[in-house]
Amino acid sequence: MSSRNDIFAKNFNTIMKILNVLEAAVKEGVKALYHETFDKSITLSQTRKEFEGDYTVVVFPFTKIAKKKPEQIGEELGQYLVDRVDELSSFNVVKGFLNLKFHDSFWIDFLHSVLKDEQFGKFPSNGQKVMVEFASPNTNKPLHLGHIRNILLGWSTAKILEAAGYDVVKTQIVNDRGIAICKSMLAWQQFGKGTTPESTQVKGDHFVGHYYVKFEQAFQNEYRTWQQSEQGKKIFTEKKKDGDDEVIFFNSYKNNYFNEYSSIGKAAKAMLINWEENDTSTRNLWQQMNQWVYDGFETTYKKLGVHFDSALYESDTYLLGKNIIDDGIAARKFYKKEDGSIWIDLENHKLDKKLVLRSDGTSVYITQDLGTADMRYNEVGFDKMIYVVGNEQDYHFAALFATLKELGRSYADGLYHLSYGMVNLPEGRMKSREGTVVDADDLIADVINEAKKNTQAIGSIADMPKEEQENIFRQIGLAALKFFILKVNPVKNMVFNPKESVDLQGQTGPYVQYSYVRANGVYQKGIQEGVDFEEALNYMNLQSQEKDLIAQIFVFPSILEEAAKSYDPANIANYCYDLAKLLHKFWHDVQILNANEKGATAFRLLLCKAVAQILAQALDLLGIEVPKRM
RNA sequence: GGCUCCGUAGCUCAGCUGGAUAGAGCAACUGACUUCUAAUCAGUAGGUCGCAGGUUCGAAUCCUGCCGGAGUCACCA
Repeated sequence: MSSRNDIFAKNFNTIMKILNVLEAAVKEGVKALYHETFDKSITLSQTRKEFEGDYTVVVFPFTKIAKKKPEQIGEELGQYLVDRVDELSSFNVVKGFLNLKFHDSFWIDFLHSVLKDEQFGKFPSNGQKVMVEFASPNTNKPLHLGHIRNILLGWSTAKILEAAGYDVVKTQIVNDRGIAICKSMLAWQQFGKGTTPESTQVKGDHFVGHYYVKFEQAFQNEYRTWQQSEQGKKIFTEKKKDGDDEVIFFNSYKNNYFNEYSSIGKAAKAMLINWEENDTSTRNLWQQMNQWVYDGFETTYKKLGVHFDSALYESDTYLLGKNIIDDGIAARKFYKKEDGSIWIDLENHKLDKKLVLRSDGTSVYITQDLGTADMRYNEVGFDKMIYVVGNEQDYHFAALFATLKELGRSYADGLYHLSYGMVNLPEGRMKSREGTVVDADDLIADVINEAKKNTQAIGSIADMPKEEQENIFRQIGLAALKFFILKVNPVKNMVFNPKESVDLQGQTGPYVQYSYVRANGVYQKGIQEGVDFEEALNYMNLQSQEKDLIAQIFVFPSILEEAAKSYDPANIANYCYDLAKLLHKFWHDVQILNANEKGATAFRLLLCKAVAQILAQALDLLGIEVPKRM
């Protein structure tokens, strides 16, 4: 197969570099025609579909140099380019826009070079290592919709960077310690009656989350009772601010109550202290409950089709960073207040003063992150490190990076916070207290179910074995969910409409998958029917639908490059949709197997093969699988 | 209140390193299946690109101010 394509293929690199060649030629042309160098970059964009041509040069910027009207410059420059660049067949000028057209053979050659290269679009290794941290859950609750956005973004970004030539390490840091997990532990001790996920048939993370909720309920009951007690009433009259009614006051006083009066709170804190002092039974219980949670998370990650290369646990890292504090003081970057707390002044980074160590000498969040960054750099030696964390921590990461820079860490410039916006529901924000949090496992089950319902209604795969059908339902449902989330630019808050997320029509994952299924299906059928692909050689006259597809394939590497540069999977998602749309249009407009000449059939089948190849590859960058049928 | 981010069609989103008449999808309406799978295609309708200035031959895109929304401003993580 590949050997026969050799006949077509020109040097691949020459083809991909045509835009650079054009740019250089434009500059050369301006200099030759108008005797002056144009030193800014050239605007070279795909010609809008309502005009004739493939690529467009905007000539307005040359008017100063040429001292001529844009139209005339366009004519002169167009002629210059067509005379000198072999690939160009013609040009036309509309106002200040010079539209250039390539020979069909250029596009045909390009297509064949893509067919030769299964890895088309991927960049060769650049020798750089990048670490992507994502997911990073707490172990007291199951995963929810917010985590899903995080996980999908992290996974896709990692895939994109890999395709862009980086050596990628996918990692997470698990918040496995602290007061939260102690709450779950305590509630399980008090109310759990020795039950386990196995004995109750409840997924481990949900099982543990259930006891976290139990704790909160018990705490609230205790708090309410206390509010009516003598002591509670006394505190209210003593401490309320003007205008506070009881509800407002006690809402804001909750943390104080937890820390100072609550007996259940006291018990949880005692448990935390026991944990820190390595008390055996506390540690055992902690280990047991965390293990339940990890088993549960693992199941969810598997369902989402993601995995990690490494993980860190906060129980191992929460004491890190203290050595950095000493370094920082020695380097006079940190300073000590009278109370013993340590600070850094980041005002020259347009930030504030930031505490890096408590007065009692214990760590805060940033202390640990400083230490973890150092440790990772020393162990892994990354060139870049991407933290996928929600935008509520923008300030934290700005401060973290600025601090590392102040400390002269060579790797500080390679750190990047991939910040993403909140996921809201049509009714507004998810609130655990109002029970509106969308559970990850439920959501996954829902989308798969919806895909199943729809697919069965269509009946297109009813003849397949049950197991294969189930797999396809899964592929389709997850495609809907993943595409729905990843098509949105990460910086934006997004509205997650559960109903729309399972849509299978329009701008969706399944739409793109369907495009793949069609392209791949007809190509396979062509093989079965023994189509002679050699005939494609005789096909010379490209239809516009064909050229549009080829031109869209042509831009794939630059889209990938842009997605990697901006850490934005939405670029890829939108690309997939555009390509899929062109395929559907092509499918509708032209005949493939029934074309009136053999050359057209062969050529179009090869085109379908290439499109399927690119779609599969691009979808894979989003973590979306392609079904064989649907 | 300070700082950061967001504001494009009824809804969800593209477009933002300045370039042609601002694009998709959903929802509504109309049309296309004896066909290589209609999870599709074609069409109608829907816009003061939050507002006001500025820079420019040219601004949704860059700058300034304002308005609206979100986040953050803990010796929490």
